[in-house]
Amino acid sequence: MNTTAKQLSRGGLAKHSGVNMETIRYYEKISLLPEPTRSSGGHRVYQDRDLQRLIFIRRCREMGFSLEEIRGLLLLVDREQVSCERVKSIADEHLLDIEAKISDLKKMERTLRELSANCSGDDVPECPLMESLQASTATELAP
Amino acid sequence: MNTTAKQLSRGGLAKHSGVNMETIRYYEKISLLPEPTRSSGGHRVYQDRDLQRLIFIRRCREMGFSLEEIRGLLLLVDREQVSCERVKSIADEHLLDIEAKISDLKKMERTLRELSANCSGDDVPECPLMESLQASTATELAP
DNA sequence: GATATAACCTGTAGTAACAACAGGTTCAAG
DNA sequence: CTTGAACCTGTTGTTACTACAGGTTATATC
Repeated sequence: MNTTAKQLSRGGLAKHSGVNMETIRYYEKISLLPEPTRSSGGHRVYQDRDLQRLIFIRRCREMGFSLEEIRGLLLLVDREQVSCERVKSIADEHLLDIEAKISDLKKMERTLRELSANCSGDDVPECPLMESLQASTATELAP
Repeated sequence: MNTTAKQLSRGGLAKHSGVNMETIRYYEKISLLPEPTRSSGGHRVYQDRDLQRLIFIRRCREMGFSLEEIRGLLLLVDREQVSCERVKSIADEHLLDIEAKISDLKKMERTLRELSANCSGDDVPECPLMESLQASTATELAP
């Protein structure tokens, strides 16, 4: 078991976190990650806590949280004000977002699948799918 | 029934197409819409075909097509080279995109729902959801 | 015809979340 | 000590818009 404090370069941090190197710099720029210490030559030197934080960010991203939502969560951590109540409410609100997106996409899928089903796929210039998309639904020109 | 050729201002076009005024200007800029004729004073004057085209774009957007995909479809129209084969293949490829997105979102939803379920939502600083997100999954530091 | 004001004109900047340069410097291995 | 990989910086591009600011035209009303 390795319990020594690990020092990581940006590349090392990228590798161990699964986050792109450039993205790390970006997160620093928008203050999602703190500015790390530097080597004498100016290279970034990260600590284990930076890795933890970055992994947290990555996992939140994988859950579809926006960077601003993540910023909110990290703020709780930084202030040591994590409350289950608060976290759950952020998560549950985000779940509603996800559900809404799924439902939008499902609607698209259904519609497009129907349109596509009417379509022979032959090498002919008459395409019912195209015609459906072109069918006018302009608001009637009432003055 | 009104069969006179309709002339529309940009505002009118926006209204009848359901597309934002600024978006119309944007579509013109990226050559998705042709440059319309102008009034003597420089105001854009649209014809019925512009309305049709814009509605087509809007409906494609509602199906989740990207502007580049739409550009491809419009190119077929402009060249009068619409082929059912081509259109169906574009649509079916897009359907795969949609399905992939749905599946990603469903995975997020499942995971987040599980995490949230372990969470009491009480006003306490111990949050299993937060802990799950913070749990290290760093690649082991093997050289 | 005068006036008011709504609608339009232009170019530019901002949004989200990065990714990918270019052109230079430092680090680490041999 | 050399070399090449890794790092540094700032900048630009991506998608699909939206929202200004500061000026001009169209149109309705008097």
